[in-house]
Amino acid sequence: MMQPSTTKITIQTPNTFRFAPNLDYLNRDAKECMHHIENNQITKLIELTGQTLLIQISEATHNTLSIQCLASQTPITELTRIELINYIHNWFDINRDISEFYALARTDALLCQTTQDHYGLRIISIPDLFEALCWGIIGQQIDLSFAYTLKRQFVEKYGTSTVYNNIQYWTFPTAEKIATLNITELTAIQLTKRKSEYIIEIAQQIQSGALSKQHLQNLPTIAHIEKELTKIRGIGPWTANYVIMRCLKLPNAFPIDDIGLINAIQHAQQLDQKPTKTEIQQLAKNWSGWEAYATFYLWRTLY
DNA sequence: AGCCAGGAGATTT
DNA sequence: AAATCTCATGGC
Repeated sequence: MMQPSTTKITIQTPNTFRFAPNLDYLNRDAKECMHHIENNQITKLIELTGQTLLIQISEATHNTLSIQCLASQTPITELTRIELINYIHNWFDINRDISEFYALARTDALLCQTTQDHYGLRIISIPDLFEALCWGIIGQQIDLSFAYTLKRQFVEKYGTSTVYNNIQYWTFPTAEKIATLNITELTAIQLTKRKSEYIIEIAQQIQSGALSKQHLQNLPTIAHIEKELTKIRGIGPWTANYVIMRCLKLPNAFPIDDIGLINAIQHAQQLDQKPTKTEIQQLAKNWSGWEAYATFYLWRTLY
């Protein structure tokens, strides 16, 4: 019997990167359907250069990640190999020098502890713009648990999957597919009428080329990107900044209205009431340029 | 049962 | 034009 062909790739990580806290982050919710974690290995189905790849990521040595392609029918091309390395670097934000963030966190009352507790954590990105936007919209106004349920229903109805060793792996539904749906098809999986409208409209804009990651990335400042995104129905300041943080990866994105951020600050400072926006802006002065990282690390205090 | 959550759209200032 | 209401919806 033929062995499935595999390709193994090794990636070096900097000293300010650790595999464990990133693994913990990805493992934070059992209902997550976009990857699978078992035995300290992350397995995920991704699309790259037209190929569907099932990749498995583990820590080889202290500063080395090992990436394996499972179950590929044919050996991956050199181009795909390069794209895969890029994908991993981008996904885990490996190339970013976060020493400046750690330096400011050392003297920051809110960040000091969590940056120690989760030392080596990076903002894990959502590379696909459509996925990031959908996840933002799905997550509006509801608790995380229900948001994961909705995402799973959406993915399992409209995504594609591959089964490997009796585990089913999913890719996120494409804009192309969702652009053709009726609202009733999405309200059927418990999305609200409004959210269904937003998601279909966004899928259509992505499919037509009116909205793309490339276009947003070419805009000169975060303010321009935010303005462009909030023109779109369903995207307000919170969603725009969430997407700028998770997909476009600007470290100064700041979803300041985020209830998780508000709760994390309230809890850390033992406040009787939730901090106001002005109070959060005051605290965030010390995070200048690193608001997204500060937010991401503060979210980790909630678990 | 009533509160909560981002955003749109309307209304008021 | 900016601040303030109201609406829709499901989970807890």
